Amino acid sequence: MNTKAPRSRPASGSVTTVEVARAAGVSVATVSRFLSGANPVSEAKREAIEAAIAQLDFKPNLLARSLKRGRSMTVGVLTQDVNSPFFTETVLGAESALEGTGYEPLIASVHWNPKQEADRIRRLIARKVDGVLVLVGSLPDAQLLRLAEDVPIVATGRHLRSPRAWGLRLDNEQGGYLATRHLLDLGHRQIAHIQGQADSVDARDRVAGYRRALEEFGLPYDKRLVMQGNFSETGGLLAMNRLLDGGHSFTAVFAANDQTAYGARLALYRRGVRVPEDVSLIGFDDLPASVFTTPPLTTVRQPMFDIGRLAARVLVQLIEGQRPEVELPGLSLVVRETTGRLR
Amino acid sequence: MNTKAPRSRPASGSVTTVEVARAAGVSVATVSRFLSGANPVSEAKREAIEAAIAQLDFKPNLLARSLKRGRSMTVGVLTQDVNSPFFTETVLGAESALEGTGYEPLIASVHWNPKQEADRIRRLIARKVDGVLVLVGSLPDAQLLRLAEDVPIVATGRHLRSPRAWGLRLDNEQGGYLATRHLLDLGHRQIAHIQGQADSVDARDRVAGYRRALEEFGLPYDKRLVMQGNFSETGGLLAMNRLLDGGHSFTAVFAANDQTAYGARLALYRRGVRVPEDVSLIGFDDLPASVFTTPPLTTVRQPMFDIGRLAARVLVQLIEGQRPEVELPGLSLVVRETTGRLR
DNA sequence: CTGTTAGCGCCTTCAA
DNA sequence: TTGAAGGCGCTAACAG
Repeated sequence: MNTKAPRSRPASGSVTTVEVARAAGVSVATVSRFLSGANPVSEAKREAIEAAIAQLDFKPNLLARSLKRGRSMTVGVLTQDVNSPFFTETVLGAESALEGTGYEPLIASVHWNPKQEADRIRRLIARKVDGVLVLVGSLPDAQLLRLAEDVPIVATGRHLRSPRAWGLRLDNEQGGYLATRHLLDLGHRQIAHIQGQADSVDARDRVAGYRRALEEFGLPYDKRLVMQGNFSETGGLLAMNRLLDGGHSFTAVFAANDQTAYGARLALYRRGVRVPEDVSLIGFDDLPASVFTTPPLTTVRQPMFDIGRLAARVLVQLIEGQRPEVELPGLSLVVRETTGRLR
Repeated sequence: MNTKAPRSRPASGSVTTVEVARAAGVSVATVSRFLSGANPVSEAKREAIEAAIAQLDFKPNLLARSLKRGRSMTVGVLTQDVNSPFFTETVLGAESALEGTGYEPLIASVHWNPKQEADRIRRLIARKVDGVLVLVGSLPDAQLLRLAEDVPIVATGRHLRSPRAWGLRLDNEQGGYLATRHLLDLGHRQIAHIQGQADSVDARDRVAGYRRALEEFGLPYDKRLVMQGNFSETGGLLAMNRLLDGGHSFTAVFAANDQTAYGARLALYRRGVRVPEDVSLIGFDDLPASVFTTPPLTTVRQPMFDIGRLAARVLVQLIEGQRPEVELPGLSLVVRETTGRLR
């Protein structure tokens, strides 16, 4: 009822270039030239067209334009979990890098479901996105490479280097080393570890770094101090309980990520174990929330925003046929208040 | 280089229905019928087409289909901040409701920037999304209504009721009342409040609920116990510091949202004030993280996932020309461990 | 059941 | 500088 069409817009659908052309007394070609801005249009016609556009409230149909041009000026951003700061920071970075490039991000989220992921990427491609940014993703490299035949793909969290597909992966082993080394430097010698998802390369790399640091100090790898987690708070809580019940003493814990650390921290709180007085705790990721936990969490910072920026930049370069040049940012230790010197 | 086109795909671009038709020895119309599945196709031709599609690795161009059909089977989801669980929970809900409807969500995020928001919505419309879901948003109702002339819009966090635009708004006043009432029931009489963003209706409504509960107990509204926050952790931390420095005693604090409560909790921790032994603390939202704070946060639950589901359902109904029927979920108190009886 | 034929709205030669 | 004309890839009548 209150769909009062502004001015003389035809009730049917939306205004087209044909109507603008008619109203302005020019040909559609001229309208199109005006819109693209590339080719010259005489002053008089320009004004007439501008007036017609304003009067008819014309908005170009981007679908038609994309179909014709063969490119949509969009890129698909595939995230695993819109709900995890880890991913959303990356999305933010990607958005900021895309700003001003003319490419518009279209975000889609799947939930660690490889089938769904492949499906979504295919649909994005079918919608003619000019590129796809995959945040981590659960697809095997081979499949990603195959999808990249249709459209350039940049993926975070993996190594990949082909003309149409790039991977951006941080050195997780080094991160695990950094975390463990920090605890060692504080004097800790009984350092437990709560691992991430069993099948995750990140999880394995972080353990490897943990082991390297231990070895460096001539300490044995004691598997009774290594518990399986799954990168979630609940996993951290459960693992910490097992650690506490295991009867093998430890003075510090390296959690595979911040969320795991949050859960572990709660388990400790419930048992009345003080952090960092009784046990030191370090995470991995540096989620925004880690600044505000009590006490604020010491952790290894992953520059996800920067990764997102970088990934988007590389993607645009791939799309435009340039060879990307990439300098990967590093991981760094962020010392806050959950770790302390062993008394 | 390694773009080894699978099978005999023409190097130029992607495979079209015409090529499939030729390869299968049928007309394009038949291919189209096969694709839509609506009209019947003979067994023999079906098989031929299937073979051709597989052999050529044909994928329909959704852009062309949308252009022709006049609808894209997509809906735009506009979120303010991909980084806030408050929004992402809603996105998750919307996604789950869209599953199986045939509509695909295209997520776009703006950052509390009304101009950018209007712009993004317009671009979404130009891409011919069939509907738009605005999560909260910072646009005035009037402008949203104007945009709704082009496409059905559902918005959360506001009241709206027109044939093309619906708003879904929870009763924040009631939530504020619930929170405060809980503290009162525990025996607290000196209850501070850290407000949300000054210009936010939500913030005002929550304060109103706070006042109503106070009045109900014959307690005066003491503005010295009400501090300005901004819905962020930092805001909460700062406000709590001011409260602590103000010299007006209080035994409980109602924070305008969970993030504010996190900040406030840290401020308390820094001063050595115990929660809940010395001061009770209650939040608003029930973010996923609130389960794992130390101690776990008592709060008022906003069923954001449900809201997202509902909003998406309403949007689909609007798109399909049905009159939506809506039963808004309510807010509820979630008692955890940051509130305690006044000793 | 199937093929022919117009377009959807826009852009881009090609001539003028 | 401008207009006419032919598609981009797909679908939806309309005749068979």
